[in-house]
Amino acid sequence: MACRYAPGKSMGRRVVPVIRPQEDGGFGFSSVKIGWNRVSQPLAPWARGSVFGTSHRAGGQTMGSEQEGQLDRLRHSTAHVMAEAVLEIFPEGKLGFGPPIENGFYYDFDLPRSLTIEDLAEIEERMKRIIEGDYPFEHREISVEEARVLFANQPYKLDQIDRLASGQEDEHGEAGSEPISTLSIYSHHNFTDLCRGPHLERTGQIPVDAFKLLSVAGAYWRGDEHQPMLQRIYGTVWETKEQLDDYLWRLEEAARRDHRKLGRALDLFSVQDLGGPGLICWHPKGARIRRIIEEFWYQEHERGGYEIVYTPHIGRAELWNVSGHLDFYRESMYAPMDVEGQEYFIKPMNCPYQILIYKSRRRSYRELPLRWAELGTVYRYERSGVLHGLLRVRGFTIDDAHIVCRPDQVEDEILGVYDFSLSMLRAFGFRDFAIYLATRPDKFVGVPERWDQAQRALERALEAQGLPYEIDEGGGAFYGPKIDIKVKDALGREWQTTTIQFDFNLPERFEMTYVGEDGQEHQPYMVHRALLGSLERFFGALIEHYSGAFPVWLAPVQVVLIPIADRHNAYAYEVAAQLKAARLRLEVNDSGDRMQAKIRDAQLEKVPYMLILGDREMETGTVAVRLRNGQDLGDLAVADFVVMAQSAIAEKRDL
RNA sequence: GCCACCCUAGCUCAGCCGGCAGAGCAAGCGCCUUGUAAGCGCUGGGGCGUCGGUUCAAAUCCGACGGGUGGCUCCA
Repeated sequence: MACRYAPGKSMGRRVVPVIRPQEDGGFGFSSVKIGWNRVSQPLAPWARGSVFGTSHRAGGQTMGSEQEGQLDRLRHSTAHVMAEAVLEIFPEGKLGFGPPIENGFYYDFDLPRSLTIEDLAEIEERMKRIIEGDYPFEHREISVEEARVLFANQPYKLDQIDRLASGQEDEHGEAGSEPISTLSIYSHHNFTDLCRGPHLERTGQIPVDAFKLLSVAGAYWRGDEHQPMLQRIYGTVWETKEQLDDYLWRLEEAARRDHRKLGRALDLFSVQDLGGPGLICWHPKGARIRRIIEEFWYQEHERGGYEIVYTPHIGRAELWNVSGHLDFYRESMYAPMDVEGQEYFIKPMNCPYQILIYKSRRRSYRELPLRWAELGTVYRYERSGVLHGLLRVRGFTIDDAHIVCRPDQVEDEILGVYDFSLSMLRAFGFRDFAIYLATRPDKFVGVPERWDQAQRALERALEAQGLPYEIDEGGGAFYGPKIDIKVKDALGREWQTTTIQFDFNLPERFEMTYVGEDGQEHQPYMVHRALLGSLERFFGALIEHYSGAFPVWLAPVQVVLIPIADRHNAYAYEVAAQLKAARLRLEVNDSGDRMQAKIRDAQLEKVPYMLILGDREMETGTVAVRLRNGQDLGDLAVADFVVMAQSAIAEKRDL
């Protein structure tokens, strides 16, 4: 009960800098927290509540396998031991919740002072002593009255007791119905907690060398920003030291892949103080990658039956009134600017303007479906605390498209978008996907019946394809339900990319119509979709997925020519000209460095191919090919190398 | 926005309990002309995020603001 799984999201934290959430790709309509969120088996300290948390919230032990249940028990028990250690130091400390989470656990406290990293070391020491004391965990059922007495000095526990006793919440943290009369408590040594359990039998079953406290962070009581902020200590614990080390290594690996770090190291992008937070500057090498993505994107969209459009970046207030943005989205929009006495807003979404194009003339049912795509840059005000690298920004480009169709076409269109999305994502090297159906949020427009109808349409589309998916309750956009697709990267983390959103709000607000076969006017259906999400976030995902070592077709520099001595420079330029003619992106390193240093530099820049040019190559007209994976392919004729590189590009291979 | 922490040369980072700033890498220059992850030397470069306090004296203490990091909340 008390220490049931966290109400909100919960995340592991780590010593090393890591990733985290970002704005969702969609039309911005975020909702899904990605970023660190990318849960999943392999890694995923960053496992969060939201969608993934469902199994947790659903009851704690429902993690599936027996082993996971056992790990949960271990983590939950370790959280209790930590709480005791904290109370030893702060006898007046107040307890919040302390659940197990993906890869670890946390416990929230209200303490007289802020914790420091140094405190963690002392808490760990005390935890070790409690573990070595091998105290038994004892379970008891007590009445609500007894509990109120027992936790008289624990206001948060009393709060929880009240909620349970009044039936506001059940012991699994779900909205309850039946008031509860008995409560479950667990004790060990000098610590007792209101808790559903289960726990280990004894503290001694916690491996002393396999746990670690990772960080301290603020967290609102019950995840409600109107409630007091508690101090949350994140920790991790495993069954063996090897598992702990492995986990810590994964955290470090994630830190090594951090797109912000790689973005600077590889000179891909930056965020400038003087310009403003959350606003991305794409450096030449990052921009090269972006252009490759964009060119591929345009090409695929044209093949996929889309027309390309462009729309303005700002629009009069009335446009956003009609669209409903000023009613539903204003807090996320930049303040208006006055132009000749008229208010203009920077666009937070592309859809209204696309609708204006639609409305520029009468439309016939024969024209539908219309599929209009645009790489539309939007700006949204995001609270400062949520900004993060490329993942959550204030200005970004959505690979947007809007499909206007007849009701009888909508399912096919959604299916089409779904397939299109997967093929697009696969092209960029993503193989595993997680699919979510996001339903009606608290704040929504339209009538519930239409929402239900739309959700059923999306469900049917999903089911027609036989794709496994999860429900993201309340995660829909204000104007309609949606399907979200997240890709899993090389570390198993999930990144929000595709969003396919049903919209029956805008067609109505803008009074969109088409003339049907019957000569009457009908209201069309509209689907918004973004496949990559936003170019910024997608780029961030790509960087981390590839750890900066992009496949040849995306690599900003595909080949570095390395003349061994000055006398080989001329030959290098000659080869460079040939490669350039073959449209390869290359650089000649004609600096005074030794070959070794040149190779090292190219390695650090993660350039796929290094061509070493010395006397031997010059004489035979060849190039010595070294791959960035360290492999030495020996001398190849220039033409052969070109064929090799071009095939890697054509097939979008790594090398 | 909230809690905590951080902000020293382009980058990574040292500068303990206050006394007028250092290293490595990078950069520029020079020597070497070199076969698969760093050849050697020299030189330039910051006044310690900004503003304001405390002090005889602050990069080192306090405060505000800005930016960042980890979470929380939010995310049409």
